[in-house]
Amino acid sequence: MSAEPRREQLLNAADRVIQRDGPGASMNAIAAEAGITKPILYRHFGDRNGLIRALTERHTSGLLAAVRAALNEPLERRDRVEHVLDTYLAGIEARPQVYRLLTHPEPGDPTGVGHALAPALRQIAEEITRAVDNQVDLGADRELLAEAWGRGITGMVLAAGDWWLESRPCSRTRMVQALADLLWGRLAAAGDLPTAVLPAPAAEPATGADPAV
Amino acid sequence: MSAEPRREQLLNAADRVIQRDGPGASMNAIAAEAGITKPILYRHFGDRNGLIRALTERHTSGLLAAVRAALNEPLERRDRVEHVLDTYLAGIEARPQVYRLLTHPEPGDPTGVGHALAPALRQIAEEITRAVDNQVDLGADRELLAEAWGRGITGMVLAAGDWWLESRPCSRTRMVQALADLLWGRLAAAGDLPTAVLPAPAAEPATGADPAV
DNA sequence: ACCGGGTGTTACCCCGGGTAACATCGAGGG
DNA sequence: CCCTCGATGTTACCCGGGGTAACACCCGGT
Repeated sequence: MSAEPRREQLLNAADRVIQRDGPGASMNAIAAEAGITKPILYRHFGDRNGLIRALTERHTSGLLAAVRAALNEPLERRDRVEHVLDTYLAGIEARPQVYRLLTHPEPGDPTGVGHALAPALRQIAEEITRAVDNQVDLGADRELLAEAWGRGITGMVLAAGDWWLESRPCSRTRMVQALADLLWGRLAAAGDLPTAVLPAPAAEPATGADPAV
Repeated sequence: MSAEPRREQLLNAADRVIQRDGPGASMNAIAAEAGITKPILYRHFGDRNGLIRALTERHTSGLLAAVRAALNEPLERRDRVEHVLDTYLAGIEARPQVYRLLTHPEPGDPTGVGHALAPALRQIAEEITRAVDNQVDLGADRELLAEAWGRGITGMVLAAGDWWLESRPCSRTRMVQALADLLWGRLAAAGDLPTAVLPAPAAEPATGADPAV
């Protein structure tokens, strides 16, 4: 066995361990699971990030392809949006490990900015940007809006999907509707509630007077 | 100096180091900056998470209060939304350190689910949920929608704000407009583009036929 | 029979979080 | 005046994880 098949079975082992121990699994543990020792892992993947990257790629390529396909489905726009949302949620629902890798790729040394979206999610954001840019007539601000929305929608679905996966408050279908409704301006269309703005929620006393932060 | 003032100056030191070295700063470095050694830090904060939590709290309480106040401003709904968005973006723009702590609190051992939003952001999400629930008439699905939207909007602003902060594609005002437009259903209202759906983006060959992932 | 290269090993380095055990200093009581 | 006690600080260490150097082994080719 030269290179490729070996790599595969190492990735399989890593997969098992990460599924068991979470994304913080140690290289020692992975090597042990594979029945070998650390240096071999390092020979194959360079460093830990290399391993994680390979794993991520393997797992997310399917999801990414599915989302991309959904974005190009010949449907009414609302239906297409729902289809994309459903595709994503179905993907993370079916394989929580994928989800883990998607959202917790490398707890390394990020400077803190530009890392809110993990690499895999950034690819999804780019797909959405491209789709919006190609399919929707947004006038002069086209580019800016498409990029901002691509990121924004991805982040929205990430956070909402994370919550949904954690606490399962409703069926997938309803969740898709809830998010599509948000994207569809239902926040703008809904009426005011009569008991609108109460004086204060009685929390800390008068901290609200500091808009400088 | 009994406890409180000491704590304060330790936090100040930690602040300086994290501002300089990023959120991955070591306890050794922080202790050195404070002119003392590790065990003292541990006596005061228990463990690293304790320190980070204290720091986070100190920094985010202002932002959180500001967002909360903005959510209760007596304005038209669209104006209120813009005001909240602007408040958040202004906050992270003014103090990048706050932003770092906000989004990179503890690269610890999370199991991977339920951690897409850092604690501080979860508080913001709860504020939004409460505000939506109190102010908007959403019918029977009220609770579900408010919660899903709270998380979703927070994630959206996180991801979009992260991108904006990183690459500064436009003024803050325009960014606020772009996000408010998204929330306002402009995606639904815009027209189709003539050259809508091309056959295929000519990437990998025919991976789109696998909807199982 | 010998050599070279891929596969594997042991044993180590460095660094970071966390802690045990000792030093020191100031305040209060005999 | 000295002695003890508790707080504050220190040194020196443990543990575990990423990463690597150096050596052992096995096997096909000449």
